[in-house]
Amino acid sequence: MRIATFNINGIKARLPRLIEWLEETRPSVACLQEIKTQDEGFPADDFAKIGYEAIWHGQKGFNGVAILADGVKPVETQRGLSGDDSDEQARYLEADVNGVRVASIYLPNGNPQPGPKFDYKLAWMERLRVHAKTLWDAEIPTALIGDYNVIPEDKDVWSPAAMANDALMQPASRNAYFAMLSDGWTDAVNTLNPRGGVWTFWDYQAGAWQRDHGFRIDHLLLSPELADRMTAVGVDKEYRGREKSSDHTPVWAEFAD
DNA sequence: ATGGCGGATTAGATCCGA
Repeated sequence: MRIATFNINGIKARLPRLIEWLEETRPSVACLQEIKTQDEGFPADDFAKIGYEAIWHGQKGFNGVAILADGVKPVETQRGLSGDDSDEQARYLEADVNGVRVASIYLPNGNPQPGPKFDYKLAWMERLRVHAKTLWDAEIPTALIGDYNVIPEDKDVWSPAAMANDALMQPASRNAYFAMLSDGWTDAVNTLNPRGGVWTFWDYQAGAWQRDHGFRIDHLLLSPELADRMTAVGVDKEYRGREKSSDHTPVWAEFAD
């Protein structure tokens, strides 16, 4: 079973690339972020044609998350995070697929910092941590995956100095991320690439892709029940170099049955 | 130190992202 996450940066603009990736790599489950569409605009029929069923949680213009599964409909277990009734941003969707609980996460960017957007990011991370503890207690194989918008350590960015003031690598952002790891969640990519140097995002600007100026912000956090079954992880880096690509790459982990 | 690129939106300038 392969579980993947992909911030696609617009499902309408990216649909041909997304279909291509699904057919070429055939993940069992794909969590998408930044679908940037309202619910009624979600192209479910296009996925059904190639054998994927989906659930989605969108809004107009930006944000939005979805979960696709190969040959089976994801059974929704949670839509949005509790803890702030005024929060209307579509950033969290969770479902059961073939005995595994999967969450598609689009964590707030938080720039500029300091400021209200950074405060929202940190509050959202605390809400995620609280919810993750209830998932932990259920003892179901669980994968919390998506665009966390956190560069965990300096080894996860091409230039720590260039990004020093960015919300993605502030101490408060990192502390909130490592709080979840201290709760027991396993960072799948880091576990199998402990020396770092693995990127999942390259900016469209300033020739970042051509210069390999990237960083790692798309993460797969695994419960022990799932981490014990992990056999491989990967980044589908080649897709970043194709025409009309997202600025993120797909990231995945493979599990024994 | 700045801007750059790209998607989306009552369509042309602006917000948002990272």
